[in-house]
Amino acid sequence: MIKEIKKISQRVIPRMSRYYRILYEHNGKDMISSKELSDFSGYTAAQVRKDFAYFGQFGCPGRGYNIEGLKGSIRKILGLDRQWNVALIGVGNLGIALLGYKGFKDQGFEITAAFDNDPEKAGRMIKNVEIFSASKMCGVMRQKKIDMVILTVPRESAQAIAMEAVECGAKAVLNFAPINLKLPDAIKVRNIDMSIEIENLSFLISKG
Amino acid sequence: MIKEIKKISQRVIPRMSRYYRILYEHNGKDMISSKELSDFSGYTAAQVRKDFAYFGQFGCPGRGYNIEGLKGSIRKILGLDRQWNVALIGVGNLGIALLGYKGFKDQGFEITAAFDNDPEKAGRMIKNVEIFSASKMCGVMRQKKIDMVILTVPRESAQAIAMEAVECGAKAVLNFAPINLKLPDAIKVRNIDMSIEIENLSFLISKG
DNA sequence: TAGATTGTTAATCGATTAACAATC
DNA sequence: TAGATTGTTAATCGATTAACAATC
Repeated sequence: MIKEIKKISQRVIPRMSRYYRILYEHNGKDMISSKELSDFSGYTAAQVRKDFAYFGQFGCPGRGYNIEGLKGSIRKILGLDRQWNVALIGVGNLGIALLGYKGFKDQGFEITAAFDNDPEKAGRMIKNVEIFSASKMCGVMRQKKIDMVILTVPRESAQAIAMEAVECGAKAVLNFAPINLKLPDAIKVRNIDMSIEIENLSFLISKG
Repeated sequence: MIKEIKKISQRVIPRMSRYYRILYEHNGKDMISSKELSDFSGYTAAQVRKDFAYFGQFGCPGRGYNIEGLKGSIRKILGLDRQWNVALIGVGNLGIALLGYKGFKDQGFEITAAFDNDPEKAGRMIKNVEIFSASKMCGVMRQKKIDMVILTVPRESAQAIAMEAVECGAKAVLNFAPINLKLPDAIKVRNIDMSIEIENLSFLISKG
């Protein structure tokens, strides 16, 4: 039922995640229409249908989409039908907060190791995650079969550490450092830059 | 020198923030070319020049852009030439980490109050920020002339609390709750949804 | 001057929206 | 059946890239 992928706009994936969340808020209901998904998501109904159409036919003309079925389909599409082993690198304020972030764990992203170059931190457990010395990175990452890393280190060290993580087997990086990482093409990167977002707000409100 | 704004693509502002950061990494140098900015940012040189052209003429043919001058211009464009008073709502793990986040303070975003509906927290100082009971929100926000709020509350309460913050004078919301907030048109909103970003990575690596 | 690089226009590319036949 | 709503095609809209005259 899930069509093999033609050319997917890079922007549909975040929307799929959004729809998936909305479906979870409708447990118990049977069907949902693109119009309803539009109301909850803020995207147009045409966009909703187009987005789903990239992956297959999930709806029923005249009736809408079966919520349980669609949830399952999106779960498969996004790769949420399995556990992902995640390591967090950089156990500072933000890193610690993310160690306990429910939004990751709930969707199968399990942080099974964390690294910091402060020897004080190595050996401790924080939010139930063991902290290792950065020097142990490769061994631990391979042993724990880490798929992806969350990078919460200072900007200055981000590039070198990201590269090291890749050499230790990471296939994707969720990067919180405000820098454009240069990594091999096969490595997937998403950036979260909180300053950029807040600066967008100051731009918007200061131009009136 | 800063042109009054025709129709700015919504995507140029985050790029302007990015350029601004890069300029800061080149203190001491005199000029920088769109080609160099391209190398550091990952955007094309044509894109760099086009982005700047939305706001005016900042460069010098044959020589590039004066770093100090450009820095100042972007600072004005983004509204970073003043202090912004920010309140944080929802003093959980993530909220506490953001109270101490340097990336905000360094650019003039000063978190001058935080709110939580846990009465245990009210009255405490965390990372040098006073925590108030959520019931005091309007009084404190008006007294401290809060411009924008950072919203780190659970999804279920986000909509109601965001609306309350707007009624208390907030003109912009940096929203970490995984929900599409419905607020008056004049209110600016940016969403940071960390689960969406990590799900994007699992999509990318699971389709190979 | 020759070489470098801007600012801008035109061409291309990609994403969103509108419209509607098909179908439940 | 009549009403609702999908999936898809075509039309529109917007953003990026290429190209180059202007200029330092």
